[in-house]
Amino acid sequence: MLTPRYLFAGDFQAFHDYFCEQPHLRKRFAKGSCLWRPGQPCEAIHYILSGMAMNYADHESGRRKIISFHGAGTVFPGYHQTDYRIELSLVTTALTDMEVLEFTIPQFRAMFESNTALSEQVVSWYAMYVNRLLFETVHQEYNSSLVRISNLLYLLAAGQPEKGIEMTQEELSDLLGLSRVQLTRGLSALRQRGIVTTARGRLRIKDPAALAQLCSSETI
Amino acid sequence: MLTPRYLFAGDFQAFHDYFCEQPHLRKRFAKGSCLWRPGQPCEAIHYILSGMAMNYADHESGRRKIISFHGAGTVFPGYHQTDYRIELSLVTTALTDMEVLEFTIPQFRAMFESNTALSEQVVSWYAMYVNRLLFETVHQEYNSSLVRISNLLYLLAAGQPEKGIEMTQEELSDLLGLSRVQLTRGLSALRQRGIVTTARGRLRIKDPAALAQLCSSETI
DNA sequence: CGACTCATTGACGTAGCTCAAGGTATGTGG
DNA sequence: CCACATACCTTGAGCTACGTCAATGAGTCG
Repeated sequence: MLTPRYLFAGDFQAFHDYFCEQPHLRKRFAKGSCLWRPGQPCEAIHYILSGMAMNYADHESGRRKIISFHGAGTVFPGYHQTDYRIELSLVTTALTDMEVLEFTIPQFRAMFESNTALSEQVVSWYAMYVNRLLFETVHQEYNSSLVRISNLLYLLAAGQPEKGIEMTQEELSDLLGLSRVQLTRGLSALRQRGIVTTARGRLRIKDPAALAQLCSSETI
Repeated sequence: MLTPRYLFAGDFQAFHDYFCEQPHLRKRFAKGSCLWRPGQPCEAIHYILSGMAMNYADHESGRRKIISFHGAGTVFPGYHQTDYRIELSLVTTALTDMEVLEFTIPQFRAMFESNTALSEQVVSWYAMYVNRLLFETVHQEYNSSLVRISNLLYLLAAGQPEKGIEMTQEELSDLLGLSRVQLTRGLSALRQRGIVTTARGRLRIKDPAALAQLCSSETI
Protein backbone atom coordinates (compact mmCIF):
# COMPACT_ATOMS: atom_id res chain seq x y z
CA MET A 1 0.00 0.00 0.00
CA LEU A 2 1.72 3.18 -1.19
CA THR A 3 1.93 6.41 0.78
CA PRO A 4 2.27 9.90 -0.67
CA ARG A 5 5.67 11.16 -1.68
CA TYR A 6 7.18 14.60 -1.97
CA LEU A 7 10.37 13.52 -3.72
CA PHE A 8 10.26 11.89 -7.12
CA ALA A 9 13.42 10.10 -8.21
CA GLY A 10 14.39 6.99 -10.07
CA ASP A 11 10.94 6.13 -11.36
CA PHE A 12 12.09 6.34 -15.00
CA GLN A 13 15.51 4.81 -14.32
CA ALA A 14 14.62 1.75 -16.41
CA PHE A 15 14.41 4.01 -19.48
CA HIS A 16 17.80 5.65 -18.97
CA ASP A 17 19.53 3.97 -21.90
CA TYR A 18 16.45 4.27 -24.09
CA PHE A 19 16.22 8.03 -23.46
CA CYS A 20 19.91 8.45 -24.29
CA GLU A 21 19.39 6.76 -27.68
CA GLN A 22 16.39 8.90 -28.64
CA PRO A 23 16.59 12.40 -30.12
CA HIS A 24 17.08 14.94 -27.36
CA LEU A 25 19.07 17.94 -26.23
CA ARG A 26 21.57 17.49 -23.45
CA LYS A 27 21.45 20.45 -21.09
CA ARG A 28 22.83 21.78 -17.83
CA PHE A 29 21.09 24.04 -15.38
CA ALA A 30 23.09 25.98 -12.81
CA LYS A 31 21.99 25.94 -9.20
CA GLY A 32 19.22 28.51 -8.75
CA SER A 33 18.21 28.74 -12.40
CA CYS A 34 14.71 27.97 -13.67
CA LEU A 35 13.98 24.91 -15.82
CA TRP A 36 11.50 26.98 -17.76
CA ARG A 37 10.57 30.62 -17.78
CA PRO A 38 8.01 31.54 -15.11
CA GLY A 39 4.77 32.75 -16.63
CA GLN A 40 5.35 30.77 -19.82
CA PRO A 41 3.64 27.49 -20.70
CA CYS A 42 6.09 24.64 -20.39
CA GLU A 43 7.40 23.56 -23.78
CA ALA A 44 9.86 20.84 -22.85
CA ILE A 45 10.08 17.64 -20.84
CA HIS A 46 13.23 16.76 -18.93
CA TYR A 47 14.74 13.47 -17.94
CA ILE A 48 16.97 14.30 -14.98
CA LEU A 49 20.43 12.73 -15.10
CA SER A 50 21.73 14.38 -11.94
CA GLY A 51 20.86 17.12 -9.48
CA MET A 52 17.62 18.17 -7.86
CA ALA A 53 14.79 20.52 -8.81
CA MET A 54 12.00 22.02 -6.77
CA ASN A 55 8.51 22.73 -8.09
CA TYR A 56 6.45 25.42 -6.40
CA ALA A 57 4.00 28.28 -6.83
CA ASP A 58 4.06 31.77 -5.37
CA HIS A 59 0.67 33.07 -4.36
CA GLU A 60 -0.11 36.75 -4.80
CA SER A 61 -0.41 37.03 -1.01
CA GLY A 62 3.34 36.42 -0.87
CA ARG A 63 3.14 32.90 0.44
CA ARG A 64 4.93 30.09 -1.35
CA LYS A 65 3.65 26.57 -1.81
CA ILE A 66 6.21 23.86 -2.55
CA ILE A 67 4.66 20.96 -4.40
CA SER A 68 7.45 18.47 -4.99
CA PHE A 69 11.14 17.74 -5.46
CA HIS A 70 12.50 15.94 -8.50
CA GLY A 71 15.82 14.13 -8.54
CA ALA A 72 17.88 11.87 -10.78
CA GLY A 73 16.10 9.24 -12.85
CA THR A 74 12.72 10.91 -13.10
CA VAL A 75 10.87 12.93 -15.73
CA PHE A 76 9.50 16.38 -15.15
CA PRO A 77 7.05 17.83 -15.84
CA GLY A 78 4.64 15.02 -16.67
CA TYR A 79 4.00 14.55 -20.37
CA HIS A 80 0.86 16.29 -21.57
CA GLN A 81 -0.40 18.22 -24.54
CA THR A 82 -2.65 21.01 -23.38
CA ASP A 83 -1.97 24.26 -21.62
CA TYR A 84 -3.54 24.92 -18.28
CA ARG A 85 -3.93 28.32 -16.74
CA ILE A 86 -2.48 27.26 -13.41
CA GLU A 87 0.81 26.18 -15.01
CA LEU A 88 1.70 29.81 -15.52
CA SER A 89 1.96 30.21 -11.75
CA LEU A 90 4.25 27.23 -11.34
CA VAL A 91 7.99 27.57 -11.12
CA THR A 92 10.66 24.88 -11.22
CA THR A 93 14.13 25.83 -10.06
CA ALA A 94 17.35 23.86 -9.78
CA LEU A 95 18.32 23.36 -6.14
CA THR A 96 21.72 22.07 -7.28
CA ASP A 97 23.54 22.04 -10.59
CA MET A 98 21.64 19.71 -12.89
CA GLU A 99 22.23 17.62 -15.98
CA VAL A 100 19.15 16.73 -18.01
CA LEU A 101 18.01 15.34 -21.33
CA GLU A 102 15.49 17.76 -22.79
CA PHE A 103 12.74 16.51 -25.09
CA THR A 104 10.26 18.56 -27.03
CA ILE A 105 6.63 17.54 -26.67
CA PRO A 106 6.56 15.99 -30.18
CA GLN A 107 9.76 14.07 -29.38
CA PHE A 108 8.27 12.75 -26.19
CA ARG A 109 5.04 11.89 -27.96
CA ALA A 110 6.91 9.77 -30.46
CA MET A 111 8.47 7.80 -27.60
CA PHE A 112 5.18 7.59 -25.71
CA GLU A 113 3.37 6.19 -28.73
CA SER A 114 6.00 3.65 -29.72
CA ASN A 115 7.13 2.40 -26.31
CA THR A 116 4.33 0.75 -24.36
CA ALA A 117 6.39 0.33 -21.19
CA LEU A 118 7.07 4.06 -21.24
CA SER A 119 3.42 4.98 -21.68
CA GLU A 120 2.55 2.72 -18.74
CA GLN A 121 5.20 4.44 -16.64
CA VAL A 122 3.89 7.88 -17.57
CA VAL A 123 0.49 6.85 -16.25
CA SER A 124 2.03 5.40 -13.08
CA TRP A 125 3.86 8.65 -12.54
CA TYR A 126 0.60 10.59 -12.86
CA ALA A 127 -1.12 8.26 -10.41
CA MET A 128 1.67 8.95 -7.93
CA TYR A 129 1.45 12.68 -8.43
CA VAL A 130 -2.34 12.62 -8.06
CA ASN A 131 -1.90 10.65 -4.89
CA ARG A 132 0.34 13.28 -3.35
CA LEU A 133 -2.15 16.02 -4.25
CA LEU A 134 -5.18 14.06 -3.05
CA PHE A 135 -3.50 13.38 0.27
CA GLU A 136 -3.28 17.08 0.84
CA THR A 137 -6.67 18.04 -0.57
CA VAL A 138 -8.85 15.45 1.11
CA HIS A 139 -6.83 14.75 4.20
CA GLN A 140 -4.11 17.12 5.43
CA GLU A 141 -6.32 20.17 5.01
CA TYR A 142 -8.56 18.96 7.84
CA ASN A 143 -5.78 18.03 10.25
CA SER A 144 -4.40 20.26 13.00
CA SER A 145 -0.99 21.74 12.37
CA LEU A 146 0.73 19.30 14.73
CA VAL A 147 -0.74 16.28 12.95
CA ARG A 148 0.19 17.79 9.59
CA ILE A 149 3.74 18.34 10.69
CA SER A 150 3.99 14.83 12.11
CA ASN A 151 2.58 13.34 8.91
CA LEU A 152 5.06 15.26 6.77
CA LEU A 153 8.09 14.33 8.88
CA TYR A 154 7.00 10.70 8.89
CA LEU A 155 6.65 10.66 5.12
CA LEU A 156 9.90 12.54 4.50
CA ALA A 157 11.81 10.17 6.77
CA ALA A 158 10.31 7.37 4.66
CA GLY A 159 11.41 4.50 6.85
CA GLN A 160 14.94 5.80 7.36
CA PRO A 161 14.56 8.10 10.38
CA GLU A 162 18.25 7.78 11.32
CA LYS A 163 19.24 9.72 8.18
CA GLY A 164 17.61 12.93 9.33
CA ILE A 165 15.83 15.48 7.16
CA GLU A 166 18.05 18.11 5.54
CA MET A 167 15.66 20.98 4.93
CA THR A 168 15.21 24.44 6.36
CA GLN A 169 12.12 25.16 8.41
CA GLU A 170 11.02 27.57 5.73
CA GLU A 171 10.95 24.75 3.17
CA LEU A 172 9.01 22.53 5.55
CA SER A 173 6.45 25.24 6.23
CA ASP A 174 6.07 25.94 2.50
CA LEU A 175 5.46 22.25 1.86
CA LEU A 176 2.72 22.23 4.47
CA GLY A 177 1.13 25.58 3.73
CA LEU A 178 1.80 26.71 7.30
CA SER A 179 3.57 29.87 8.45
CA ARG A 180 7.18 29.45 9.53
CA VAL A 181 6.24 30.54 13.02
CA GLN A 182 3.52 27.93 13.36
CA LEU A 183 5.91 25.25 12.13
CA THR A 184 8.47 26.27 14.77
CA ARG A 185 5.78 25.98 17.43
CA GLY A 186 4.91 22.47 16.28
CA LEU A 187 8.55 21.43 16.22
CA SER A 188 8.97 22.87 19.73
CA ALA A 189 6.17 20.60 20.91
CA LEU A 190 7.81 17.59 19.27
CA ARG A 191 11.17 18.55 20.76
CA GLN A 192 9.71 18.83 24.26
CA ARG A 193 8.36 15.31 23.93
CA GLY A 194 11.80 14.09 22.87
CA ILE A 195 10.54 13.05 19.43
CA VAL A 196 12.86 15.21 17.31
CA THR A 197 15.96 17.35 17.65
CA THR A 198 16.34 20.44 15.51
CA ALA A 199 19.41 22.22 14.20
CA ARG A 200 20.05 24.76 11.50
CA GLY A 201 18.82 23.20 8.25
CA ARG A 202 18.56 19.73 9.73
CA LEU A 203 16.06 17.73 11.74
CA ARG A 204 16.58 14.34 13.37
CA ILE A 205 13.88 11.95 14.42
CA LYS A 206 14.79 10.46 17.79
CA ASP A 207 11.61 8.52 18.49
CA PRO A 208 9.98 7.28 15.29
CA ALA A 209 7.40 5.22 17.20
CA ALA A 210 6.16 8.25 19.13
CA LEU A 211 6.06 10.25 15.90
CA ALA A 212 3.96 7.56 14.23
CA GLN A 213 1.55 7.76 17.18
CA LEU A 214 0.86 11.39 16.35
CA CYS A 215 0.24 10.72 12.66
CA SER A 216 -3.18 10.12 11.19
CA SER A 217 -3.99 6.64 9.97
CA GLU A 218 -3.92 7.67 6.31
CA THR A 219 -0.22 8.34 6.60
CA ILE A 220 1.15 5.08 7.98
CA MET B 1 -5.88 28.31 -21.81
CA LEU B 2 -7.80 25.76 -19.73
CA THR B 3 -9.32 26.41 -16.31
CA PRO B 4 -9.96 23.79 -13.63
CA ARG B 5 -13.08 21.69 -13.78
CA TYR B 6 -15.13 19.93 -11.18
CA LEU B 7 -17.32 18.00 -13.60
CA PHE B 8 -15.82 15.48 -15.98
CA ALA B 9 -18.01 14.42 -18.88
CA GLY B 10 -17.65 13.56 -22.52
CA ASP B 11 -13.88 13.44 -22.60
CA PHE B 12 -13.87 9.79 -23.73
CA GLN B 13 -16.92 10.17 -25.99
CA ALA B 14 -14.78 9.50 -29.06
CA PHE B 15 -14.13 5.97 -27.77
CA HIS B 16 -17.80 5.13 -27.17
CA ASP B 17 -18.14 2.64 -30.02
CA TYR B 18 -14.67 1.25 -29.39
CA PHE B 19 -15.48 0.57 -25.73
CA CYS B 20 -18.73 -1.15 -26.69
CA GLU B 21 -16.85 -3.54 -28.97
CA GLN B 22 -14.25 -4.51 -26.40
CA PRO B 23 -14.74 -7.11 -23.64
CA HIS B 24 -16.61 -5.56 -20.74
CA LEU B 25 -19.44 -6.01 -18.29
CA ARG B 26 -22.51 -3.84 -18.71
CA LYS B 27 -23.78 -2.68 -15.34
CA ARG B 28 -26.33 -0.48 -13.68
CA PHE B 29 -25.98 1.38 -10.42
CA ALA B 30 -29.05 2.59 -8.57
CA LYS B 31 -29.13 6.15 -7.30
CA GLY B 32 -27.29 6.31 -3.99
CA SER B 33 -25.25 3.11 -4.45
CA CYS B 34 -21.47 3.00 -4.43
CA LEU B 35 -19.46 2.26 -7.56
CA TRP B 36 -17.04 0.32 -5.43
CA ARG B 37 -16.97 -0.74 -1.83
CA PRO B 38 -15.63 1.96 0.50
CA GLY B 39 -12.41 0.86 2.18
CA GLN B 40 -11.53 -1.49 -0.67
CA PRO B 41 -8.97 -0.82 -3.37
CA CYS B 42 -10.70 -0.10 -6.65
CA GLU B 43 -10.64 -3.12 -8.94
CA ALA B 44 -12.59 -1.87 -11.94
CA ILE B 45 -12.71 1.02 -14.37
CA HIS B 46 -16.01 2.39 -15.62
CA TYR B 47 -16.99 4.09 -18.82
CA ILE B 48 -20.13 5.99 -17.95
CA LEU B 49 -22.98 5.67 -20.47
CA SER B 50 -25.51 7.70 -18.51
CA GLY B 51 -26.05 9.20 -15.08
CA MET B 52 -23.78 11.02 -12.68
CA ALA B 53 -21.39 9.98 -9.94
CA MET B 54 -19.77 11.95 -7.15
CA ASN B 55 -16.30 11.27 -5.80
CA TYR B 56 -15.50 12.33 -2.25
CA ALA B 57 -13.73 11.49 0.99
CA ASP B 58 -14.99 11.64 4.54
CA HIS B 59 -12.44 12.88 7.05
CA GLU B 60 -12.39 11.38 10.53
CA SER B 61 -13.35 14.82 11.89
CA GLY B 62 -16.72 14.31 10.24
CA ARG B 63 -16.15 16.77 7.43
CA ARG B 64 -16.65 15.69 3.85
CA LYS B 65 -14.55 16.76 0.88
CA ILE B 66 -16.11 16.45 -2.56
CA ILE B 67 -13.46 16.08 -5.25
CA SER B 68 -15.33 15.79 -8.52
CA PHE B 69 -18.43 14.80 -10.45
CA HIS B 70 -18.37 12.35 -13.32
CA GLY B 71 -21.02 12.19 -16.01
CA ALA B 72 -21.75 10.46 -19.31
CA GLY B 73 -18.88 9.87 -21.72
CA THR B 74 -16.04 9.81 -19.23
CA VAL B 75 -13.97 7.13 -17.54
CA PHE B 76 -13.64 6.78 -13.80
CA PRO B 77 -11.46 6.19 -11.93
CA GLY B 78 -8.37 6.92 -13.99
CA TYR B 79 -6.55 3.85 -15.21
CA HIS B 80 -3.65 2.85 -12.99
CA GLN B 81 -2.02 -0.27 -11.64
CA THR B 82 -0.90 0.33 -8.08
CA ASP B 83 -2.76 0.68 -4.83
CA TYR B 84 -2.49 3.86 -2.85
CA ARG B 85 -3.35 4.18 0.79
CA ILE B 86 -5.48 7.27 0.28
CA GLU B 87 -7.81 5.48 -2.14
CA LEU B 88 -9.27 3.56 0.76
CA SER B 89 -10.76 6.81 2.06
CA LEU B 90 -12.34 7.70 -1.25
CA VAL B 91 -15.95 6.95 -2.04
CA THR B 92 -17.79 7.19 -5.34
CA THR B 93 -21.57 7.16 -5.24
CA ALA B 94 -24.20 7.36 -7.92
CA LEU B 95 -26.12 10.64 -7.72
CA THR B 96 -28.63 9.30 -10.23
CA ASP B 97 -29.29 5.88 -11.71
CA MET B 98 -26.31 5.00 -13.86
CA GLU B 99 -25.45 2.77 -16.78
CA VAL B 100 -21.78 1.90 -17.21
CA LEU B 101 -19.41 -0.40 -19.02
CA GLU B 102 -17.15 -2.00 -16.44
CA PHE B 103 -13.62 -3.05 -17.36
CA THR B 104 -11.17 -4.99 -15.25
CA ILE B 105 -7.72 -3.51 -14.99
CA PRO B 106 -6.23 -6.19 -17.32
CA GLN B 107 -9.01 -5.50 -19.85
CA PHE B 108 -8.30 -1.79 -19.73
CA ARG B 109 -4.58 -2.39 -19.99
CA ALA B 110 -5.09 -4.38 -23.18
CA MET B 111 -6.97 -1.42 -24.69
CA PHE B 112 -4.45 1.10 -23.38
CA GLU B 113 -1.55 -0.79 -24.92
CA SER B 114 -3.13 -1.40 -28.30
CA ASN B 115 -4.93 1.90 -28.87
CA THR B 116 -2.58 4.86 -29.01
CA ALA B 117 -5.36 7.45 -29.15
CA LEU B 118 -6.81 5.97 -25.97
CA SER B 119 -3.49 6.06 -24.13
CA GLU B 120 -3.10 9.73 -25.14
CA GLN B 121 -6.56 10.47 -23.82
CA VAL B 122 -5.81 8.72 -20.52
CA VAL B 123 -2.83 11.03 -20.06
CA SER B 124 -4.92 14.07 -20.99
CA TRP B 125 -7.51 13.04 -18.43
CA TYR B 126 -4.82 12.82 -15.78
CA ALA B 127 -3.45 16.23 -16.71
CA MET B 128 -6.96 17.65 -16.26
CA TYR B 129 -7.42 15.96 -12.92
CA VAL B 130 -4.01 17.16 -11.72
CA ASN B 131 -4.95 20.63 -12.81
CA ARG B 132 -8.09 20.63 -10.67
CA LEU B 133 -6.09 19.43 -7.65
CA LEU B 134 -3.23 21.87 -8.20
CA PHE B 135 -5.66 24.76 -8.44
CA GLU B 136 -6.85 23.96 -4.97
CA THR B 137 -3.49 23.10 -3.43
CA VAL B 138 -1.42 26.00 -4.68
CA HIS B 139 -4.09 28.62 -5.10
CA GLN B 140 -7.49 28.32 -3.45
CA GLU B 141 -5.99 27.39 -0.11
CA TYR B 142 -4.51 30.88 0.22
CA ASN B 143 -7.62 32.79 -0.83
CA SER B 144 -10.22 34.23 1.53
CA SER B 145 -13.52 32.40 1.68
CA LEU B 146 -15.29 35.03 -0.45
CA VAL B 147 -12.73 34.73 -3.24
CA ARG B 148 -12.86 30.95 -3.04
CA ILE B 149 -16.64 30.98 -3.32
CA SER B 150 -16.53 33.42 -6.21
CA ASN B 151 -13.94 31.31 -8.02
CA LEU B 152 -15.99 28.15 -7.59
CA LEU B 153 -19.24 29.74 -8.78
CA TYR B 154 -17.45 31.21 -11.76
CA LEU B 155 -15.97 27.85 -12.71
CA LEU B 156 -19.20 25.94 -12.14
CA ALA B 157 -21.15 28.39 -14.27
CA ALA B 158 -18.52 27.74 -16.96
CA GLY B 159 -19.58 30.47 -19.33
CA GLN B 160 -23.30 29.71 -19.05
CA PRO B 161 -24.37 31.79 -16.04
CA GLU B 162 -27.99 31.94 -17.18
CA LYS B 163 -28.38 28.19 -16.55
CA GLY B 164 -27.90 28.49 -12.80
CA ILE B 165 -26.16 26.06 -10.52
CA GLU B 166 -28.29 23.21 -9.21
CA MET B 167 -26.53 22.19 -6.04
CA THR B 168 -27.30 22.42 -2.36
CA GLN B 169 -25.22 24.75 -0.24
CA GLU B 170 -23.90 21.71 1.60
CA GLU B 171 -22.45 20.34 -1.64
CA LEU B 172 -20.88 23.69 -2.45
CA SER B 173 -19.30 23.95 0.99
CA ASP B 174 -17.98 20.39 0.74
CA LEU B 175 -16.39 21.19 -2.61
CA LEU B 176 -14.65 24.20 -1.08
CA GLY B 177 -13.69 22.72 2.24
CA LEU B 178 -15.64 25.46 4.03
CA SER B 179 -18.32 25.05 6.68
CA ARG B 180 -21.90 25.39 5.51
CA VAL B 181 -22.30 28.43 7.74
CA GLN B 182 -19.31 30.20 6.24
CA LEU B 183 -20.59 29.47 2.73
CA THR B 184 -23.98 30.98 3.60
CA ARG B 185 -22.24 34.12 4.86
CA GLY B 186 -20.31 34.42 1.62
CA LEU B 187 -23.45 33.93 -0.46
CA SER B 188 -25.21 36.58 1.66
CA ALA B 189 -22.48 39.04 0.75
CA LEU B 190 -22.85 38.18 -2.94
CA ARG B 191 -26.64 38.48 -2.67
CA GLN B 192 -26.40 41.90 -1.03
CA ARG B 193 -24.28 43.10 -3.93
CA GLY B 194 -26.88 41.78 -6.37
CA ILE B 195 -24.45 39.27 -7.87
CA VAL B 196 -26.43 36.10 -7.16
CA THR B 197 -29.85 35.01 -6.03
CA THR B 198 -30.25 31.91 -3.90
CA ALA B 199 -33.09 29.47 -3.57
CA ARG B 200 -33.44 25.99 -2.18
CA GLY B 201 -30.97 23.80 -4.06
CA ARG B 202 -30.39 26.40 -6.77
CA LEU B 203 -28.25 29.43 -7.32
CA ARG B 204 -28.50 31.96 -10.14
CA ILE B 205 -25.80 34.32 -11.23
CA LYS B 206 -27.34 37.72 -11.97
CA ASP B 207 -24.19 39.71 -12.58
CA PRO B 208 -21.42 37.57 -14.09
CA ALA B 209 -19.17 40.57 -14.66
CA ALA B 210 -19.26 41.58 -11.00
CA LEU B 211 -18.62 37.97 -10.03
CA ALA B 212 -15.58 37.83 -12.29
CA GLN B 213 -14.29 40.99 -10.59
CA LEU B 214 -14.18 39.14 -7.27
CA CYS B 215 -12.35 36.15 -8.70
CA SER B 216 -8.59 35.77 -8.59
CA SER B 217 -6.71 36.00 -11.87
CA GLU B 218 -5.87 32.29 -11.92
CA THR B 219 -9.54 31.52 -12.35
CA ILE B 220 -10.51 33.56 -15.38
C1' DC C 1 34.50 40.20 12.87
C1' DG C 2 30.46 41.62 10.50
C1' DA C 3 26.63 40.20 7.75
C1' DC C 4 24.09 37.04 6.39
C1' DT C 5 20.33 33.31 6.92
C1' DC C 6 17.93 30.39 10.01
C1' DA C 7 15.45 29.50 14.35
C1' DT C 8 12.80 30.68 18.52
C1' DT C 9 9.43 32.94 21.41
C1' DG C 10 5.90 36.42 22.87
C1' DA C 11 1.98 39.55 21.95
C1' DC C 12 -1.91 40.35 19.46
C1' DG C 13 -5.51 40.22 15.73
C1' DT C 14 -8.82 37.78 12.96
C1' DA C 15 -10.94 34.43 9.65
C1' DG C 16 -13.50 30.83 9.90
C1' DC C 17 -15.23 27.11 13.05
C1' DT C 18 -18.88 25.29 16.27
C1' DC C 19 -23.07 25.72 18.65
C1' DA C 20 -27.62 27.27 18.70
C1' DA C 21 -32.03 28.99 17.32
C1' DG C 22 -35.17 30.09 13.95
C1' DG C 23 -37.11 30.67 9.06
C1' DT C 24 -38.61 28.74 4.57
C1' DA C 25 -39.28 25.65 0.72
C1' DT C 26 -40.62 20.74 -0.64
C1' DG C 27 -42.77 16.40 -0.08
C1' DT C 28 -46.16 13.04 2.04
C1' DG C 29 -50.05 10.93 4.10
C1' DG C 30 -54.53 11.56 5.56
C1' DC D 1 -55.97 20.56 0.45
C1' DC D 2 -54.14 20.77 4.94
C1' DA D 3 -50.95 19.11 8.72
C1' DC D 4 -46.80 17.64 9.51
C1' DA D 5 -42.08 16.13 8.68
C1' DT D 6 -37.93 16.90 6.51
C1' DA D 7 -34.72 18.83 4.32
C1' DC D 8 -32.41 23.28 3.29
C1' DC D 9 -31.15 28.01 4.40
C1' DT D 10 -30.04 32.11 7.42
C1' DT D 11 -28.17 34.76 11.20
C1' DG D 12 -26.03 35.62 15.83
C1' DA D 13 -22.64 34.70 19.60
C1' DG D 14 -18.51 33.08 21.14
C1' DC D 15 -14.14 30.49 20.60
C1' DT D 16 -9.73 29.15 18.85
C1' DA D 17 -6.16 27.91 15.74
C1' DC D 18 -3.21 30.06 13.14
C1' DG D 19 -1.44 34.28 10.88
C1' DT D 20 1.28 38.69 11.31
C1' DC D 21 4.48 41.61 13.57
C1' DA D 22 8.40 42.17 16.27
C1' DA D 23 12.47 41.28 18.97
C1' DT D 24 16.21 38.24 19.90
C1' DG D 25 19.40 34.40 19.63
C1' DA D 26 22.37 31.19 17.18
C1' DG D 27 24.93 29.02 13.31
C1' DT D 28 27.70 29.91 9.00
C1' DC D 29 30.43 32.22 5.58
C1' DG D 30 33.42 35.59 3.32
